[in-house]
Amino acid sequence: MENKIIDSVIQEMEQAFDRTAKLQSLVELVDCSDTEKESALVILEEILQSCSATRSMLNSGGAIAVPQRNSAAIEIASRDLAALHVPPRRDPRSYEREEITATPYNDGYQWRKYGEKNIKGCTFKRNYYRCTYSHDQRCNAKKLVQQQDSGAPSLFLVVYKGEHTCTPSWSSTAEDAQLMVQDFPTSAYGAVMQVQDCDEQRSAHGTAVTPPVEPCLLRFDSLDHSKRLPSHMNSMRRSVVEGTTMGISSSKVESEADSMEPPQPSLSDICGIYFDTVLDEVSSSCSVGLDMDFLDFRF
DNA sequence: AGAATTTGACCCGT
DNA sequence: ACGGGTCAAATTCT
Repeated sequence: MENKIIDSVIQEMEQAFDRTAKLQSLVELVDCSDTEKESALVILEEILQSCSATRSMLNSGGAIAVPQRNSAAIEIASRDLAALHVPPRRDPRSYEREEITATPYNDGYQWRKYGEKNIKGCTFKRNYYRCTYSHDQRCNAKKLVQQQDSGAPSLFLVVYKGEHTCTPSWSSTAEDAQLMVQDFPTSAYGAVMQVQDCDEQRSAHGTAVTPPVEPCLLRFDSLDHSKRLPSHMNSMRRSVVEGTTMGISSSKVESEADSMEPPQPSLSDICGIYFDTVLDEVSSSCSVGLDMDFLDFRF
């Protein structure tokens, strides 16, 4: 049982490694400044090193470190850990995780800033946030955001402390979700796209995951954005909703910008998208920011 | 007017 | 004493 799980993890790591290598070759072709390209390649190199290290540890039967992330992937990882009889970390006060992201504000929760500090040796101030519902629902989740000194586009270290005990945002109303999404600044990598429900195809998709997966129709607001999608699709974590069908065909992807045909993501590329906001009650369409965080690809 | 942010002061651990 | 985290009054925003 354990070997089977470890084999699956190794397989996932191999895929992550391959996809990162592909992304690395794509980055080299992207038309951007040398500084930006160098920063991206440094990060990609670090990811590849992490993949290699993890693979080596798994192959040698070493300790398994599963990063805690706010996504369905965590649920999958948590289940696997449970199968390995590893006691989960349950004290909300001791919960802590870090991540580097270009979009530190778009994590699906609402935060209230309560302080900022100049940190010795850092160019940028460190900002402190607590959950908006820290008082109403006695939620003790906090996070701090620290913009990194180097790197273009801007990267932020985000440290989460304490788990949310409040009602998560993806169980809020569709109107709330739409407003929230519109308030977020678009990622430096991101695009703004139109997302529409495809009610008639909803019955086609299978396994439910949390947050709920909803079939959708992607429509790009510019050709430039649509061009960037396929490569990002290749790099996203498809295993998040493995076995789930989005009920969407690539023929429905269309450009509104001009008559040129955008590159068409394949159906397999589309599979794996999930939403952490509820779109059930969106009558026609809503604009969303596309977060290109490599491991947490989400809307 | 209430909510959210800003910012100097305070507290605590090292 | 210093650095980092939090508090709370003042200020700004909606």
